[in-house]
Amino acid sequence: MENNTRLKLIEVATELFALKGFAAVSVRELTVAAQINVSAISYYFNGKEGLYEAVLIEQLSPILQTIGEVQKNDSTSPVAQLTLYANQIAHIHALRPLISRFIYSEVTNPTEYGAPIIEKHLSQVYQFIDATLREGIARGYIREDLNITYAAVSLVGILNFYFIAKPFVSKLFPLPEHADSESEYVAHAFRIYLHGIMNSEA
Amino acid sequence: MENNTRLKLIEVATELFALKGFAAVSVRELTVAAQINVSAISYYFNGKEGLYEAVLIEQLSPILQTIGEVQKNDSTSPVAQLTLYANQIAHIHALRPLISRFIYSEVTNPTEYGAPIIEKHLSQVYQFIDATLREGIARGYIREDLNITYAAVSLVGILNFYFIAKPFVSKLFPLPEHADSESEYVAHAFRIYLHGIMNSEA
DNA sequence: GTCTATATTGCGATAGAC
DNA sequence: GTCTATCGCAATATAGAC
Repeated sequence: MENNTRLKLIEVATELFALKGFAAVSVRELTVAAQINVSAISYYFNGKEGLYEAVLIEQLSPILQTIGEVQKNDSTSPVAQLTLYANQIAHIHALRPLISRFIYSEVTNPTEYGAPIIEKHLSQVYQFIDATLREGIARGYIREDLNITYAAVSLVGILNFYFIAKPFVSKLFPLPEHADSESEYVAHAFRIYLHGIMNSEA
Repeated sequence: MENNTRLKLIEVATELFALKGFAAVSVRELTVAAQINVSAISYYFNGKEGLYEAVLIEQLSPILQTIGEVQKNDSTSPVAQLTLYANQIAHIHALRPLISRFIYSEVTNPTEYGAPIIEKHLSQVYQFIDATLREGIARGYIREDLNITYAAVSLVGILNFYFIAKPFVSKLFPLPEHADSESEYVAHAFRIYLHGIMNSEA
């Protein structure tokens, strides 16, 4: 296995960076956890920053893919597209359980290498939601008095907040721990949101 | 002015810790920005950690106060109480524009001194929302098929996410910059949420 | 591709003068 | 209460042997 070291390093770094943040993790800590040599970080990633960048890119990769898939279905109604998007959110968090750690960490305390990566990905998300809400209003499904930007932020907030709050809230309340609590939450939250923005109800 | 140094240190530390996170800020950086001497941090706060703790306590102070005030109005309806809470959220963010930075930063990457402070404050918030939602269901205002924990997380998420996303989203979309955009957002988001959880509508 | 050994820099904290 | 000077340590990075 030639690039085993590289993979092990990515794996360990993903967990440690997610848990403690970039600045709080030392290269020694990483190499001890990965049971490899210090110099491997420079050898494979050209330093700690390069390793972090690689982790971040790998973590965020499902986002653009997902938005692309949802946008292919632009023949369906805006409401169906938003529903599809919500389902994909649950899917992303199941695929990358630590993704929200990285995103929020970068949004609150941006690093110079992380900021452009995050920006590239999240702008795609906002543009999709913005356009879909506009179309929903134009077609009469969604209330006209919505401020689109606020409504877009509301949607991202209500769908994603759970995943950041989860380890914290589960200390206070016993949270459902079964396999698909992610999609259960997302379905629940999206129902509240959709109910809240729709013009009328069937 | 005897404790001017202390105040200046709190002020500068609040901004730098909010912007870069605890681990990424050095004591030298703080003392240069505050135009004071390195040793003042140990003298006043017994080190960098003590300074961070002091900043955190001061930042979070409006939370418990707010929850206390809202709970005094327990004679009004649960819906009115939730509305009051939403208004207080806007108020808190206006008072402490950086509070969400500290909270999210501690939730994603907890420090050993910050974690107990955050936990103490946020558990109060969740307990209040949980109890109020329960009462709203019992009195028939709110849909019975809500999962209370999910609905509580949804409320916190939809109300607060904006304040973390704001500096980021405003790069993508021009956000309203007028004096009271905080309460405008909160009112907007809360309307979506309330609309989404209510049993019927007047 | 992996190792040891080390260079270099910056960190947080404090002793002791004023 | 504020300063300078410095201690001791841990950080990242890399040169060079294997």
